Amino acid sequence: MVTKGNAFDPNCPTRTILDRIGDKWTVLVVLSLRSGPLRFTELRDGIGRVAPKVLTQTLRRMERDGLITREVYPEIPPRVVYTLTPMGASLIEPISVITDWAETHVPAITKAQAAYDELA
Amino acid sequence: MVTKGNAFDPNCPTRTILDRIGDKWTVLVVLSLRSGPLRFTELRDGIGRVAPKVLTQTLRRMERDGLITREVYPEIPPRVVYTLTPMGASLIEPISVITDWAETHVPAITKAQAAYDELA
DNA sequence: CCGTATCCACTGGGATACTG
DNA sequence: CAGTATCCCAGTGGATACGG
Repeated sequence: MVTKGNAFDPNCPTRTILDRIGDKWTVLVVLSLRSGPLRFTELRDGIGRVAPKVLTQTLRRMERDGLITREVYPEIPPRVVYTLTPMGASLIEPISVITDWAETHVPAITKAQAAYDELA
Repeated sequence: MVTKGNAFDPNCPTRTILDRIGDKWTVLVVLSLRSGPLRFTELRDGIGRVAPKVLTQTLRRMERDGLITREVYPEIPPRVVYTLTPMGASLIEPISVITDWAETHVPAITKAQAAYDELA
């Protein structure tokens, strides 16, 4: 374990990753693709209420980051398939750690919130 | 491994946690407090450029979630000390997983971005 | 089918000044 | 010292309509 980078530096790339993980749609895309490639509409329908613009933004950014690949089949009608890259798939693990933590502590958090609000 | 909750539900509490972890200031507060309690100004100075309003918002929310405690000593001048709760401290682990992942993959991501931008 | 093009509304960070 | 009170502003998500 070296110097641990510096998450306090706004320009630290680690910060960018944190933002990605915290991004609602990015996480949902990763989870959606973990069981196999999907098309745009399939992602859209699976994720739920998401504007196409926003989904496209998310997918483009993830593609740029190397988390997913985007394959276009110039058929009619067109077909576009999104697939997790190995790096993208490796995100499932950290995400699981977070969700596990969340599920474990949600009751305590809910309770803490209730207690806090009680004093208001 | 049970039903895994449902991160796709916007009302799922897990989503809230994800947002917290993705929150820039929340993460920095946790990391700042990991070596011991700090006062408001100490946090402020350690974190860097953060508006007092924003820091207060963050701290209040974390207190409400049960991640930190806020102790006020009615002295003159006043003294307020923030401390990680056990639950707050338990966040360090998941955060480390993320930052480790980030540090590991940052080079690949940077490279992917460069390659992507190359085609523009 | 897979997006792009617009437009809107609003959240929420940031800077600054001020108070108990 | 530890915030609160304002004001500002940009970015971003969302809805809708349309194009290749």
